[in-house]
Amino acid sequence: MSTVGKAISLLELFSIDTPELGLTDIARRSGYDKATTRRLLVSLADHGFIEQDPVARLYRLGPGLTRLARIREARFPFLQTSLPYIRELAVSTAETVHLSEASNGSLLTVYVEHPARANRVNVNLGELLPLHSTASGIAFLAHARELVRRSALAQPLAAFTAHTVTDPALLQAQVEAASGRGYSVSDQGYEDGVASVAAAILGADGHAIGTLAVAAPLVRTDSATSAERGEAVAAAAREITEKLTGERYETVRHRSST
Amino acid sequence: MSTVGKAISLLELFSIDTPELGLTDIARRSGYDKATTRRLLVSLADHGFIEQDPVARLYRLGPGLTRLARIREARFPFLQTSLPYIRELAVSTAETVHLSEASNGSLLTVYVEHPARANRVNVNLGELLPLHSTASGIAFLAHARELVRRSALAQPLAAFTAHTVTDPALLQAQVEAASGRGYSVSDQGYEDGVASVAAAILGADGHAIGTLAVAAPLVRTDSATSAERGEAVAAAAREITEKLTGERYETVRHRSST
DNA sequence: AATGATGGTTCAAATAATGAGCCAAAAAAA
DNA sequence: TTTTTTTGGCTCATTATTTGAACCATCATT
Repeated sequence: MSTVGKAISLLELFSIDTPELGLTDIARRSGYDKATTRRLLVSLADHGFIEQDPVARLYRLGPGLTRLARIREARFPFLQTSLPYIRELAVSTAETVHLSEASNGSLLTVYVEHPARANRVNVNLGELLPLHSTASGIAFLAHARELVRRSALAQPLAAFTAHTVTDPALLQAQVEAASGRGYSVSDQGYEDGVASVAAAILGADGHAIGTLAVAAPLVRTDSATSAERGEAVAAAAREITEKLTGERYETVRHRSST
Repeated sequence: MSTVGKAISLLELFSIDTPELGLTDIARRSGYDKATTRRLLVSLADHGFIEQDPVARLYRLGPGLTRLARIREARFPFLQTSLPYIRELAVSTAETVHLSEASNGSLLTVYVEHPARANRVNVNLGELLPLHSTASGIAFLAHARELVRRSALAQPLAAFTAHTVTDPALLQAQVEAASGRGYSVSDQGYEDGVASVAAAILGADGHAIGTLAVAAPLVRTDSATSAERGEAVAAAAREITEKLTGERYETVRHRSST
């Protein structure tokens, strides 16, 4: 792997649950030598991507990331635009709502809102979602670039639960259904006992740039509530798309075929 | 420079004004070879730090940054906590308000709010502020770790304008004045015609982790307005500190001496 | 058709990264 | 207290990665 890749992989060891780590810990988790790890950390710290607690000597993600993220958001206000809709959905459905962004062939969870109830679906910020077994993934494929969709369907489809769709033809059907309906549905495709719906948010060229999803425990889901959530998610995704592109949803959507 | 440093320096070429760049452009601005530049970009893109517009082939900052920034913010909600206070200050002062964060011995501008008027002070997101010649820098030094303050005072003090304080003893006096008053004042120390006030935001250990500043054109500033802005900025910084640490400001503040 | 951009690629030479082993200091254990 | 273990940090000969001149393909302009 490139040195740059190694350095970045160190950053990816940090998460909501482990926001601070010691040198030895980082070295062990990354698999790199302690000296190498430290050198990489120092390089990252030089640019504010990592900072070290001066007293505990633990490392954590640095402010340089916040700065660059804001520059990106200024050009591409994906999260900012979506936030109010996520909040509204979280209130109206009282279930977990999460926003994902396409990032080199995967879906990256950029934001999550959990309901204040004991039995809920937990989605971790920063989690990578498989394209074939989540509502988000299917919604994304329904509006992905032809090439992306093909390669996703051609790959071996890992079974996460007994309900995961592993037959490419079935998956294709689900993707088409999502395309027609405006939202996708996943019944325990990724985790047992979880039912999700999702809709794609489109970029100016008509292809999906991310997805908005509602995930609920199966016990609170039947076909009526699922459809209700689906419609709500689809409506929100449509509005976000319009805000981002400044054009009517149908106009944007039909651009993907040209 | 380390390869990692080179890669990150590519990211730093992007700004609010130039959010998208072509390969040749990036190579020219960074000074690296085109092949090298591309290899670095690909490494960065592999981790979502850079993404390439599939049609225009321009590069821009990627969603991976947003994700990591959110992980940091979850642990360290500096920006999020400060935002409402910045907004309020922007309204009440009708001048430029900016928030900076300490990042390896420098102050990094993380957020800026500009007033909607023609004659205003422009501060760029992502800008690095010198410690000795800006209100932010002085406020920071007033609450910095002893070692940091010493080394800042020991360094040669560059003169940005005719008004920049370059005498260490005078600077020391300004820092002490800021410490006593609760906010710092800079009269054209960094740019001609600009008067600023700033206050430090403290971390749990009582040392400054960032600063909040109001910058205004000299023509709209006299000692009364300056004091008014100073008090406002100091009050906001105090409240942000309390929100972040969950303790009374005085308690936090006195911890820095132990 | 020629020109001058652009993005992207190759491979021997040059350079930077690597990691075993060392040190000092701080915790943890005796 | 003293001893042991663990931690962060550092060095330098070996090794693997990075580098960049030269190259190609494509597109827009002349």
